[in-house]
Amino acid sequence: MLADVARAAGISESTASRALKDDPRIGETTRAAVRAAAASLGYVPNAAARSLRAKRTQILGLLLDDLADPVHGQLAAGFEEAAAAQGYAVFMMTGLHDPERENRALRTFLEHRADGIALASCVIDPSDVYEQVSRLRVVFVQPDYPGLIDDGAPSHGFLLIDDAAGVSAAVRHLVDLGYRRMAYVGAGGTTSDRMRRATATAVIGAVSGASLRVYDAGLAGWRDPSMVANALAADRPEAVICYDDKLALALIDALRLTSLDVPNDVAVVGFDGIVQAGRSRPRLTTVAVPSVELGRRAVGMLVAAARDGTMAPTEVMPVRLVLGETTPSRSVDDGTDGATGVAAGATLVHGA
Amino acid sequence: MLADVARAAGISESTASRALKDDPRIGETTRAAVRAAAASLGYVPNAAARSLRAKRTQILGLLLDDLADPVHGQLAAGFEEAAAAQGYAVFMMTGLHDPERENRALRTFLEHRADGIALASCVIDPSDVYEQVSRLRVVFVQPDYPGLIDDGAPSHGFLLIDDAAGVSAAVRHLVDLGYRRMAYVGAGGTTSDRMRRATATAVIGAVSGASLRVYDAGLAGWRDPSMVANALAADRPEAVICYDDKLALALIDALRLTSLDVPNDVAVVGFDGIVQAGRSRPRLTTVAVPSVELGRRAVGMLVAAARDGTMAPTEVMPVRLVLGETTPSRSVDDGTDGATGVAAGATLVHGA
DNA sequence: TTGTAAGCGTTATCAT
DNA sequence: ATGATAACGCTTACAA
Repeated sequence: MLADVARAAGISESTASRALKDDPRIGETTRAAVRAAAASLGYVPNAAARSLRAKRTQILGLLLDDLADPVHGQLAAGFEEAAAAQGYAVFMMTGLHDPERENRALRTFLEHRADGIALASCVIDPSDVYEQVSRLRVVFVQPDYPGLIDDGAPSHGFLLIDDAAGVSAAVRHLVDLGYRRMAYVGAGGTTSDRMRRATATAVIGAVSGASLRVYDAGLAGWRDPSMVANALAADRPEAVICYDDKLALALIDALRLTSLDVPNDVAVVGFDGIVQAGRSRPRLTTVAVPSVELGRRAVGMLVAAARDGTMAPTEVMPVRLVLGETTPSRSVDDGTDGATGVAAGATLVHGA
Repeated sequence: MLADVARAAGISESTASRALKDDPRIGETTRAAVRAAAASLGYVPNAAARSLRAKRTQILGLLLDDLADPVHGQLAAGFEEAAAAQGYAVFMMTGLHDPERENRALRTFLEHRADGIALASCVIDPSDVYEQVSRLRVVFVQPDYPGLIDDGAPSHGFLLIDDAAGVSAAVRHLVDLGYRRMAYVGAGGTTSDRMRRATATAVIGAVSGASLRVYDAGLAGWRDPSMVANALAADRPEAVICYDDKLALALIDALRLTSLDVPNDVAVVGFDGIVQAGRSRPRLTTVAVPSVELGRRAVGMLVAAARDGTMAPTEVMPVRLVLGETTPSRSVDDGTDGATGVAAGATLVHGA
């Protein structure tokens, strides 16, 4: 402890404390002596004691759905990296879409007085959270919160993915390529799922002669995509828009046992841009989300809020449509192809 | 803070403290009053203050290579789950194989007085770590530490994967299927890599007529496996044992651009058993590692050590050979097939 | 430039 | 059954 260091250096605790944090009013000699003493004693400051006094912990809390999920792993990596770079340690907890677990995690963060808390894909209600934590200390990252659809996003403290632009770009791209009879395969009806589905419906509804049939792999179906694959094989849509890449890849795999060949009989697009999508055969066309950057930005918002005393405004992260091999140009050209263009808000990228 | 709760309940701080932690000598009436006061005031205990007194933080530290990596993600998920179940919060930091980052992480854990620290795939020397932390508080999970090969594993505080049994099982399986001219593709010469390579060499060396050629995708090659793929296409081995699944899948993908077809011209086996291996086409034969369980066990060892005052003995986690479609039986049977059997220590599993 | 002393929010040890 | 008080290790006015 500090007292030992001070004693060894033959000075008072306060001087030792100051010397170790490079307070300008400490003499070089003293400073060197303190440093030497600290080093030889193997002194390691006690963060708990420090923060008890300082009222700042240099701790951030990150709540994720599941660390084993590729998207969340990326988010976590970006978050940790940015936090470490700013001198923050990170508590990471998983919520698994379980409100109880999420609340326990939140509670843990609060007990440890985290300077900032990021809640990714959480299912708990933001207003419940705001009752327990200052708005300056929380950021919601792509939360599963119905209010986003009904009332739109709050003006501050939210970090979102541009679901609409992403799906819109994907659908328009398919339309440009000549696809008309489409399907959307959802995954359980989360807010994001509903948003993407609604966008697909809307965009396709505006194209004459185009149709969209909606499926839901649901929570149960997620484990067994073959049921959806069979349904698709029966309905034979020309293109399938999947809720995310995981679902898309599982579906492509399941479709191998059916009469539908990807991409010759049916095109497929995913969402997220997970690494796997760029390595699968055929390469998956997908809407890439900057997951790592999302994590970094969350840290940025929290740190800025702590510094400035104002929570940063809500941000919508841009996505980019990455063209793979699952969406070839339709061989049978119907003549209406053309410059539909990519939806505003999403970039178009060729290759993975 | 507690003082407010005490005041609201009309009793002393000590009583309030006791009431909240269900001290048996507090009356029901008082307890109820305190609870009510705490709830209405939204009291959240301060972990820093608590641990300052208690000398226990209920914090564990986990150092990983990279959160975005599937294997580490699984490990992290298992670790977090087990920790949360035991009431511990987890600091997670990434080392990225950089000794400096690893030391910074360690330092952070120490400053926060983590009750236990798990170092996964770290490159820093265990003896350096033991100089800073009590052996009771650290567990090394599959560290990249040469001493493991030279001197064997320390008797306590290590959690290892059975590299030898895994590779041995894989190679014997290939031999049983009739493969003789084999290749091992390493990835940069980590301890684990060297261990697997040495095992492959040894096992194959004991089979008459069998040979092993060693390649190293290295750190640079990892990003561009096509170079290795081309080399393999030139040498045309019958089977390739890859350091891990990531490499195996990348290699299989790269091989598509060569004259070698997987699995008809060349068999491939991986290591780790990542989710992706069970979803690829063809399904990858791999040595599955219980990554989630590894994380859980690390917590188990740390918590037990804190409880018992003795670090648990080193454990070697069993692996299982999972048969996919990348290792079909050799069409040209050389007659020496037979009951080589699977190496002791590894289980054989059919299907993914 | 350095030292003194109070206090951060809890808990544990004594008393009562 | 409950209360007063010291202590945990550090920071920071305020003095000197």
